[in-house]
Amino acid sequence: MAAKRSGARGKRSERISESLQPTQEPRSEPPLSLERIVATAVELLDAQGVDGLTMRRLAERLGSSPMSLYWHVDNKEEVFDLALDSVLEYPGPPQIAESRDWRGAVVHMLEDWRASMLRHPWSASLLPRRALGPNILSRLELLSKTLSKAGVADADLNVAIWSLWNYVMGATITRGSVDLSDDDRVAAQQRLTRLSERYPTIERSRLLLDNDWDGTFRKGLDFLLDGLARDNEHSSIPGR
Amino acid sequence: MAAKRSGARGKRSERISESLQPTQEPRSEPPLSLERIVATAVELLDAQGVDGLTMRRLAERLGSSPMSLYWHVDNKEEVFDLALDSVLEYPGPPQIAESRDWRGAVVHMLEDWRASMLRHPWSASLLPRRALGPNILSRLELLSKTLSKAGVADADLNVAIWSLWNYVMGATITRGSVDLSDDDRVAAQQRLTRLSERYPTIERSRLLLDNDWDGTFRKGLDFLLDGLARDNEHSSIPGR
DNA sequence: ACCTGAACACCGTTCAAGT
DNA sequence: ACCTGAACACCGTTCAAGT
Repeated sequence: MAAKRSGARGKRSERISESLQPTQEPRSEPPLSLERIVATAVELLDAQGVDGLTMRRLAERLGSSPMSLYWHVDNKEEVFDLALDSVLEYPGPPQIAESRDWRGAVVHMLEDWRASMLRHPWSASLLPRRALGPNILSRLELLSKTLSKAGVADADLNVAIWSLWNYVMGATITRGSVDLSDDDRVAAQQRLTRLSERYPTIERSRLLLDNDWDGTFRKGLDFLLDGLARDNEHSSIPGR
Repeated sequence: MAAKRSGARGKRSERISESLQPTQEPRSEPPLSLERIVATAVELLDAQGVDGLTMRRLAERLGSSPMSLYWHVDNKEEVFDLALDSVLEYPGPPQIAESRDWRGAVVHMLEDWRASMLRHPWSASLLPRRALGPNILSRLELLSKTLSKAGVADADLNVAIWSLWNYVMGATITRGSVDLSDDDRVAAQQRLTRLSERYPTIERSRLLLDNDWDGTFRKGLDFLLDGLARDNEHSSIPGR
């Protein structure tokens, strides 16, 4: 159902030779399949971004006619859905150690979540518009289970899950939209400096230049988990 | 620079009469201007969503040729940028009471932020791909100033701001993507129930049916603020 | 200074047809 | 069961031209 990670293999050099001799090498492509379509869509998205994914370009990359895709897939929307979910496959659920360190486990899960999306920057901008696929649901399930075992009361569970989810999504999306190239960022900060009467505080704190995203993510997550843990102490089983 | 809130006025009936007598009533349109373009773009986005905004349709609504727009605007991207920022205008900065209740002030700002975006659902899905406009920067500035006055040390300021921003963005975007129509949500939960061996925990907590988004947003925000306040107690001035 | 029509190089998708 | 080409109704944007 979900595409495996075959997408990354030798993309760079392939693209060069492609652009030099555009429509050559029919090299007996393997037959079309949903897996190949999704994997190639991810490749294309990685290379060209959201606007770069075109049914026609996708077909070309697959060595088939654009119309062939429509036998395997209802429409372009479905390609987006499948590509997004395929990128969010989670390798880790049936872990060995049911470590009693729930907080460490949660942090690990969420950092992996974020890392998966950052590996494919288009995924963050796509997610707001797409449905929740099976891999996303699996991650939510695992997160739920971990929190539940940690003693979070059922009544608080959904709030906890959505809070963490919101934070991860927001952090990932923000990084994609704020983390411009170095040049852009410097230009943005300079523009801010020019307008420093209007934005004195964020100019002074160099908000747009602060690019320790990983550290910031981790610290903010700790704040949130502090709040969660504290609430948990008050209202239910105090630990294990 | 930013469009005022003229967008909402009588849109519904306007659309009906439009679709009945498509290309009539030249009614001496006012001349094109950036303001009118942006306001009409917001109208169109509200009515038809992100994919509904087309340079050609926008021009039609404005009673002009598609090409006229390009005198006022570089390209479609710029229309998106301007429409997004115009929707995030913040009315409240020079408040009367410099209330010493920093936490209440922060909550109010963030709830308004979220509400502004929810009023225009396309804004959440647009933001990940767009630059930060002046109105967004104003909101960040005000948030910074409030936290700074509340005693957050300069070194912690950026982490605090990004944490809150991330949370608001994530919550807003999530609501847009998860909060389907009632029918869809029930269908999703049923699908989950059918697969309850695979997702037992989130099926049991009815994660996808829990639609008290406002309450959940507020509670999660409180967790985050608890964490921030606690950290603040430890590291710097303890209050005021 | 402001607006326009014709034209170009693209899109997603339907349909009727091929094997 | 799987794939295809021609065609339709759109796109954003360039360009040369109008007032």
